[in-house]
Amino acid sequence: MYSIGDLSRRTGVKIPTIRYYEQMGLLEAPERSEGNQRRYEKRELERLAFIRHARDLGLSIEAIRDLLALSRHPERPCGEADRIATEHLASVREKIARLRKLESELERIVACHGDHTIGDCYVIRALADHSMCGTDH
Amino acid sequence: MYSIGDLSRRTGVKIPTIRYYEQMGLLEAPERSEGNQRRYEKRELERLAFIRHARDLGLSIEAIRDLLALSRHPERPCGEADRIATEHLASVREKIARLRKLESELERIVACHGDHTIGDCYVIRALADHSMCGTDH
DNA sequence: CTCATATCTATAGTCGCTGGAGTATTTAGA
DNA sequence: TCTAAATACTCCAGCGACTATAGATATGAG
Repeated sequence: MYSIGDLSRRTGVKIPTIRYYEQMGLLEAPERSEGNQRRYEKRELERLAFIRHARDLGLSIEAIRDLLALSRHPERPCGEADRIATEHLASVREKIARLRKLESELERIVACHGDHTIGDCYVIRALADHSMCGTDH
Repeated sequence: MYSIGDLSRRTGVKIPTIRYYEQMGLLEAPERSEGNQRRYEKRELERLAFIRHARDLGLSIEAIRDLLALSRHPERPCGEADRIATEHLASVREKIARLRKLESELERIVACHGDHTIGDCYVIRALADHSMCGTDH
């Protein structure tokens, strides 16, 4: 039996976050001690580790809920789980692409090295005038 | 003179967002019509375009407030503006690095192509078992 | 038994918007 | 000039994924 603090230490998920996951339906309401404190089994520790890992990968609470529901039916085909992960991969790739554009624009903006005044600062001018941009964000 | 709707159309910033920026102190409270509607000058249109651009680049409201404050003192040295942009560039680069790790892990996870059951699905197993990861997130 | 530590619930705050309700104003056409 | 449509007003609630606080209660070691 683990207390909520044990779970927190073992998974690196903060205590209020564990309670939040319970509220969101990712973790089932666990048994309670005489004095109403949460008491978890190993199964729930593993489940929380799963959630943690999926969150680290950036999956939404919603997506994780779906994956957890799927994992309760090991006999079904896994196309759906594959779809969730594949879609997420696509969105990660999109984010990377967008951030790369920002990176290159910021690089150009930052090329001015601060040894003059605001009046002719490239950072300020570039932000004021969108037409100075190379890309099409 | 522009109405709030004109500003919105010309900058692509939604009307409630413009009011929000005013509340957050990025835009000054503009003049009002007889009937209490906001009426903007060209200056404010330009200022909103600046804000929009900076937000597109991912700068926080806080950072933008600082840049706007700086731009009101064109005689000062611009080291501070440079610092804000440079710091932001660093954080964009960090995000890209993190996302690339996720990308490669998701690629490995997704390699299973959905033609079997949940019980032996690599997506589900990989999420449950962190030790299957190559990287150290 | 005492006391420090841990946990409980409920609620509010974070960021950057976004949307709705209900009311008032502006503007274009008949 | 009148009316109807479009626009704008304020205020407040909600999003996602937590995080933090307050004030009360429970647990475990000495």
